Amino acid sequence: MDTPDRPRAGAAAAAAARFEDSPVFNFINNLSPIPPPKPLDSSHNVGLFKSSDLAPVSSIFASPHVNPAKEPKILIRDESVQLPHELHSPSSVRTRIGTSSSFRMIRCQDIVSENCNINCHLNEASIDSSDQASNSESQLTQSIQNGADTMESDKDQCADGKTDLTMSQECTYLQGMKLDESVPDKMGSSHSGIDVHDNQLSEQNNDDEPTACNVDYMVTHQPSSDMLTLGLPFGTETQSMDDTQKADGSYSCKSLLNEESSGYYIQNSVHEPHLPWTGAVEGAAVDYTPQTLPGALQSQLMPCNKLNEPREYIPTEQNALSQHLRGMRRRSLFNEKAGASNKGVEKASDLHPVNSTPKRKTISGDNNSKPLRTPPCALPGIGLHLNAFAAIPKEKFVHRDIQSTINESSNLPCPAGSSPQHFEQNIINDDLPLTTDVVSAEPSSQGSPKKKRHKFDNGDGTSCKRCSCKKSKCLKLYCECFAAGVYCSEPCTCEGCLNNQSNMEKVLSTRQQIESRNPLAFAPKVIHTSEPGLELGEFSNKTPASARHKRGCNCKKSSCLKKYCECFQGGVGCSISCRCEGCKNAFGRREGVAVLSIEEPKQALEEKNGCVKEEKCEIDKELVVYQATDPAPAENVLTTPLAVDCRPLACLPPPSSKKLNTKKPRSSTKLTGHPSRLCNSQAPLKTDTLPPFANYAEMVLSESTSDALKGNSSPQTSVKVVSPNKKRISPPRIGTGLSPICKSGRKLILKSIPSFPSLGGDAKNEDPKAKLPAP
DNA sequence: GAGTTTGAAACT
DNA sequence: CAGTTTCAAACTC
Repeated sequence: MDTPDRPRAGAAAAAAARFEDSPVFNFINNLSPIPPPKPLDSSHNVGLFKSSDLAPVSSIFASPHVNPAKEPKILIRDESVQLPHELHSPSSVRTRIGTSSSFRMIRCQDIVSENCNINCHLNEASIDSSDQASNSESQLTQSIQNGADTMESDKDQCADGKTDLTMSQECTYLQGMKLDESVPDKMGSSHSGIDVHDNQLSEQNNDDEPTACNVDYMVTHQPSSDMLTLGLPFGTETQSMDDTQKADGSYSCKSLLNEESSGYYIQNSVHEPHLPWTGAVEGAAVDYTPQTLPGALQSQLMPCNKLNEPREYIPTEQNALSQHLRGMRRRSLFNEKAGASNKGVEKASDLHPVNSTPKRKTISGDNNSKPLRTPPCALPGIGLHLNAFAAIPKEKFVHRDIQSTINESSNLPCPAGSSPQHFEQNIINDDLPLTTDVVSAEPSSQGSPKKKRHKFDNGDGTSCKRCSCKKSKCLKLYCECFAAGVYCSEPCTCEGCLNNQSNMEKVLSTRQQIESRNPLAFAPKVIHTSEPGLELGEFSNKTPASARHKRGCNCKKSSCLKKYCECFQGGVGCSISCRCEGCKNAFGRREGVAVLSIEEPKQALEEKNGCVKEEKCEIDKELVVYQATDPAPAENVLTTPLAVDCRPLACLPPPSSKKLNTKKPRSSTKLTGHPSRLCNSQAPLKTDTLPPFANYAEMVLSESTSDALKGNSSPQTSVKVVSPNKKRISPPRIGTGLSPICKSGRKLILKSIPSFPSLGGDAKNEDPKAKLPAP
């Protein structure tokens, strides 16, 4: 427990024997039980996260760092488990999945307490689920073996899927252990084998310190190993099981990773576009809780549907489970972002009292508790409902809360509007995590509606208030309520309001009208990075961080440093899609703009204080030069990898958003042409804005993980940009600066959000229906 | 709390 | 599609 992690030796007999015999094993054993040193060198991660802010993160990843390089070794594995040197790394937990000889190395990061918990849970779970586990294992093993057979031929393709499976299995298992014991059956069933192994391993490797699992390892190792070992996707029930597990596992992993190295996990998924699941899973991860959102929310969430889709594959029970897990994960995610709000999580995380990065805390603690409701919103006061909603996976909402609510009161014709009251009520009652802020306020609000209005208080005091429309009658996007798909309520100070149930038809029709005009009108303006799932999606590759922006801001005077700026408000960096001038968005500037506007020293100062800037591209450097005022520049770049948002730009303008492009011209005068735009570097990290950090960190991690994964396939890993995924990154411009930042930027992208296309598509296609079904 | 600023939304 | 107007939030005093 206390001691740092050590690799557990345990193993399937043969593999174990080999392993023990192996010099590596000896080496590992020789290694002190000492808690794994935080890897300084840690390849990817470390490089990325040097910034002080990141420090914690780096610490988290430290152990992993070493591992990544080694990961490839792990890959080797399946049947014969090869233990990477890395194993010696403090905590490595081996789990064998399925009877098949495949072993997995799971390294949980070091938090001792957590590890301890994990172990205990594992044991318990194994016990409880042993029966089921045996069955599940057999299935799994079969599937795995089958997969292995087939997969080996198609390693590349399958790799993703495999990794996911393995990851998911393990992760789920772990999560189940940590998060829910309540679900032991399922968990155990799927993972029971693992548990046993763990136990065995632990026994065998007494030397090993209490198992601390380095998530990083898990991610890195698993991918490779998994790829080899795990079977493929789909097809049989077993597959479904696997899938579900994958999904779950992925989530769980994320949660784990999120805290520490979520990035890795994500990346894996990303790397493996093959698996739709990954994306879905992550997206699910985003979900705070299974609780449902009102129709309006759904409408907004619609974009996320794709993410959810994967779940459908999963059996209902499993889905429920997965959802449950997801909820937990998400919580963790949010916690990270939410930071302060996350306290609840931390509590849960008692296991890791301190440092161990809160992330884990979230993982362990999340369990059913809704604690994490804190919205992903990085910025307080952001009117994120929409965003938050978007983050939430529809399925959860729909399936559980919404559907139930619908059944009860079939008022929810429309997403936003259908039955606004329902909508609100649902939110409140349901305790949606996302809406969390909103919701949190709301519960009380039920008592006093006005409070509801303050939905979005992030605690910072900045809160989104209800509308005070006078001329729009609350039937235009000007109206926050309407835009959010909510009926106006008491708190509102609007005049001539038509956004109420009595005018439902009108509301709906108006909504449709607006949507017809702009399918993304009701889509979240900014997708929170918190949504991992989206990132995972295939789109992730394509969607740069900028994709998060529905349209992108057009700020001119606010320099994207005020809430006037959608991007800033949403806690995201400006992207190519933005047409802002003099962008100084702390969350990530739009480089090109920066050059143009060299502006105010004050802002620069602000940036200095709050933001870490990094500029990937040379262009950026140039910009920096221009902005002599900004202190941040190059230094920051070097020092703080996190900050970076590279928005490659790729940017993918939202598919549907014609307008986006249209507006550019206006601002374009300045920068158009400037290549720099492509690269959005700088993700300044405001100390205040922790959420972003979490996001960024995660992002970074994810990338690093991806790299690691890549590395797995090919041993070296460390930092390279080139990953298959990288295609997304590809933007040549960045090229010069492949600096870690760029990587991080990708990461951001990944995490950040589902590509708009999905949103747009969903929104267009589904939203209308979902939202406005009733009409 | 009133007034100003701001940028998105809506309109032409 | 581009430009202008309208609008309500954000901000300042």
